[in-house]
Amino acid sequence: MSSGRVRVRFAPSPTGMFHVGGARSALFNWLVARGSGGDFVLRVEDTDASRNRPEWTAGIISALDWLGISPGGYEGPLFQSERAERHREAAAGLFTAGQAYHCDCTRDLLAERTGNAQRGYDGFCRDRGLGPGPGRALRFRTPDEGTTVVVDVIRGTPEFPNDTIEDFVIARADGSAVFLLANVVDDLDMGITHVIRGEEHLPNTPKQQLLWAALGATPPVWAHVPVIVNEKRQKLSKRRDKVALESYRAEGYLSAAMKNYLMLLGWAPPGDEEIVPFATIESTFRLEDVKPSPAFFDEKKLRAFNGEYIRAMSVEEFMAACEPWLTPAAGVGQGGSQGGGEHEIAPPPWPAEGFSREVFAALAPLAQTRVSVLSEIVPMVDFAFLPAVSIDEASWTKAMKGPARELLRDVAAGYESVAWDEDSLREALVKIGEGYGLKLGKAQAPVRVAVTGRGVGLPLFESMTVLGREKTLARLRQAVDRLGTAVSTA
RNA sequence: GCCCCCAUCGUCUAGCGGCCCAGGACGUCGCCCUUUCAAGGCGGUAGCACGGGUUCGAAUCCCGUUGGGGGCACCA
Repeated sequence: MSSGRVRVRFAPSPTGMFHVGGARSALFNWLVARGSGGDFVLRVEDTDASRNRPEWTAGIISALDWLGISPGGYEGPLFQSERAERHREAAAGLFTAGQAYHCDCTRDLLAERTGNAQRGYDGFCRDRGLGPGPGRALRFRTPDEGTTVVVDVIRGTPEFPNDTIEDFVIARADGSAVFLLANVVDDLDMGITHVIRGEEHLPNTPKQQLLWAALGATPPVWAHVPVIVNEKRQKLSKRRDKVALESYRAEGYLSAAMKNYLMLLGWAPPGDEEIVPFATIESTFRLEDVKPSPAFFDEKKLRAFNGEYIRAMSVEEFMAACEPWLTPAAGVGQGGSQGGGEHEIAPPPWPAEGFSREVFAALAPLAQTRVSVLSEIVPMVDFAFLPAVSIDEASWTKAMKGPARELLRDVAAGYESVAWDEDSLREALVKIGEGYGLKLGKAQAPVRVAVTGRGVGLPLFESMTVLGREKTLARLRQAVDRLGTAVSTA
């Protein structure tokens, strides 16, 4: 097994989505393994058979792959469920060694004795000499005196008085081991040297450390990374927060940006630069430098980072990155996650035939500085691919004021013969606008809404150049018609 | 209730006894640029939770207070 060589593990339980906190833990583990030339083991903790599906595992592998932790680069996946026998043996061994005892106390009984509340187990069955049997769980006998000191790379040496550590359950009545034990047995058997996991596991650590000792082994190096919290400073939860890595991916967050941002939660690269290549992170990351305090997951900052990463791409890279959001086929079947539609890339609103790569190529450079997440590309270019403009009503009412109808009528007329290039289109509009006492900033508004359907978007004249004279004129006339039949301007 | 953890701008952080009347980033505000919106440029705003120590000297060390958080399942 291990002899000086670092071995870390990432041990997620399959839940159907990949938590951003898990992503960060995986990254930390990965970095430690890479930085020391050690091993990274993926172990799926699927002990709870009740909620567990094979696809979930595919989702985990896919998410890790997206983060740059690819199959082949690590050991596994190993499945905890496949080691159930080994776990039972360990539990039985602890029993025969007199370090664990059977207990038939029900929750209600315990509550009655201890005065309900959450008090932990009172040790009632310690000396009853019960053997295994139905309804009898196996509890580990914890010491009554002394202190268990946990040595943690990023939190120092938390001390737990042993008399506050209850005799906890290590195996269910059916003999199967629970997390606390299974986790330790696996880490031990797999030669794990560093356990790097979320802070929520810190209270479990003294118990597990006792187990390591009872099993006759030396505990690993512990490192409990701070939790990631929401704006209310609570641990990010699946229930109330957006925690699925897949949903960020579906929105168009770049893996590189996500990794970079995640690493900044609790750690910072040396120097003043926050946006740094992953290679730099790999060469400078040290577990000892991780801050022990919780960090807020600030999506605004993530967005800003993502925007920077997008702008740093070449146009070709940008176009390729947008592909999944532009063509229906490419958007399907991403990742291994299923079910939740918000974890999938939404198909574009236009028919496949409507899309033109040439047109997109012309628009892409204009869009690149305007999107923070890739999915934003869709509403930005849809006017060019949709057979008919879809008008945003709020933009319409805001723009179609004053002499909008007359202005649009004049523009439609003028654009029939003007040379179809940006400068000519602009000059023509400037001139027409002047006739109504409108500067270009004002005059372009109704035209923009008529042609693109929205009040904000890509540069107008470039957009029209790409759209072509026919479609542009049709949309302008359509707007004029609508204004003519609607409320008269007064 | 019990155990444990945490504490620098709104947020993420740099700082590990003098280099700090605290630096960067996101946000925010203002200006410039400008066909909308962005992007870009320039500038501003804002912080060492509080109280005691230790020390010639504390954001940095110690103690306490307060405030947050995590955990207390025959879940993981």
